[in-house]
Amino acid sequence: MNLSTSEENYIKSIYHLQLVSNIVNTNSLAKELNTKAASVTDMLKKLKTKKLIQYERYYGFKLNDKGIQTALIIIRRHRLWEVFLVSKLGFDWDKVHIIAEDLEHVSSMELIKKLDTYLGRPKIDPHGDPIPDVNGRLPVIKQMNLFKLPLKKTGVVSSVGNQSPQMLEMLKHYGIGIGSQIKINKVFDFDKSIEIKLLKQPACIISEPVAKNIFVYDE
Amino acid sequence: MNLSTSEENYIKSIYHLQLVSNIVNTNSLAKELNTKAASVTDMLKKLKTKKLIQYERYYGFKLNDKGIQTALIIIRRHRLWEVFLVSKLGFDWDKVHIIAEDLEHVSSMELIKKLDTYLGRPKIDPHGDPIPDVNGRLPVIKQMNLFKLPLKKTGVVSSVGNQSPQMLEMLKHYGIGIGSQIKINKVFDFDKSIEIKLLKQPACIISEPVAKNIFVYDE
DNA sequence: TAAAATTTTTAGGTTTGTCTAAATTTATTT
DNA sequence: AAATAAATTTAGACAAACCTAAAAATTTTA
Repeated sequence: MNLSTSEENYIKSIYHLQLVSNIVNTNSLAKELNTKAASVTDMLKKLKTKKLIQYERYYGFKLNDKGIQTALIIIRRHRLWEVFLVSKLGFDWDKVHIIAEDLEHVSSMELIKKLDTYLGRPKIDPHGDPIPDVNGRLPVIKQMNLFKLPLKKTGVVSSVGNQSPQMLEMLKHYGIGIGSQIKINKVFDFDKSIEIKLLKQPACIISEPVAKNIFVYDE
Repeated sequence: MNLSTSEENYIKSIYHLQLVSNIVNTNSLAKELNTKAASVTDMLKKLKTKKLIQYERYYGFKLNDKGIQTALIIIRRHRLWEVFLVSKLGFDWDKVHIIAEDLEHVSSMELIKKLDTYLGRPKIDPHGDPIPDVNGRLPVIKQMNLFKLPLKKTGVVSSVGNQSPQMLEMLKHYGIGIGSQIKINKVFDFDKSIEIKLLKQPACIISEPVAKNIFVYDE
């Protein structure tokens, strides 16, 4: 099916929202897309006639199987381009999202297939998010919240939950990136802030909201 | 200035047409863009208010300096992506134009700068066309029509004039590509067809219209 | 040079995706 | 269970980019 850039953006946003809330409502999608509720309603009608979503007036909506499949293809394109931008062009990982937002809408199958091969069939993007395969299957990546990592045990940072520029800028400041080896020295019960230690860096303290968004492999 | 994909396509097409004819007319642009004359007129008004073209009703139009500069930036993006698709992703040179048509509208300056560096600051694209530099300057490439190549002298194919899929498909069939070493064995006066010889290939005959579109370096 | 043919523009309409403002429906209070 | 509040949808407009059909300007031809 041939989708417009706008339709693709709606599908992608619905996908992300329904990962959290199962059923999605108009206002939250409007907020996510920086648009108005009325515009969302218009698009929902269109996506329904294209059989990409389940939608009941005044109740809510979510992607059906075809919609999920479509979302995963778009996400695959996005994340492959992010890998390209970081690993080949040398972008910082906090700069690539906006550019990948444009590149992801170039829909040549052949292009994405060859890009994937060229990049060595990567399984995760520079933020640690899994890249769906050609068939839209997500690789399962076992990871845990940084809080669950036992004291003094080294973990490897695998992804970050919040990927706002603000968050990514801060992680860069701390020297935390995907693949960083990280250890918890101490948890301060007062505010749940934690002291962490990274290789070749002095220990530092991060707040609970930050720590909550860091995920690690256990090893 | 922020331009839409459509505006960029118009500017690019006007650029190509005015290389040949100095002043461009509505119908030829409509044909080039597979659209209707009325649509062209609409867009011309817009491009005029944006001060990218000189335009007089019923007379004709062409890009002004600002328009030419803009066109060269778009062409730079297009040709850099073509280099990427062929030299990094392994596409055949006759397959990349359509994909580059999409990629060229992704307008991040930083992206194109880094892509250029990554590709090694190429001066020509896979069709042998020169790539404008960051400032929109075209490298001068001295080449001549295959017909001007003296008999039995070896030349190097540097570009092709007609880049339709039909032409490119045929060149691929003959084994003619950018960089091919080529020699004229004989010119048949009857129809101006010529017998050519490429390295490691048997001699073959190409028609005048084909030969006219092949350009070579003298060496 | 007047008529015919061509080119170009205007007038008015369509689609996509957006908006505001008003009307509905659903949810929450009191 | 009304009344109020919030969320959602509809109605009607708008801009961009396109279209067809008709009008206007230019060019060609007889």
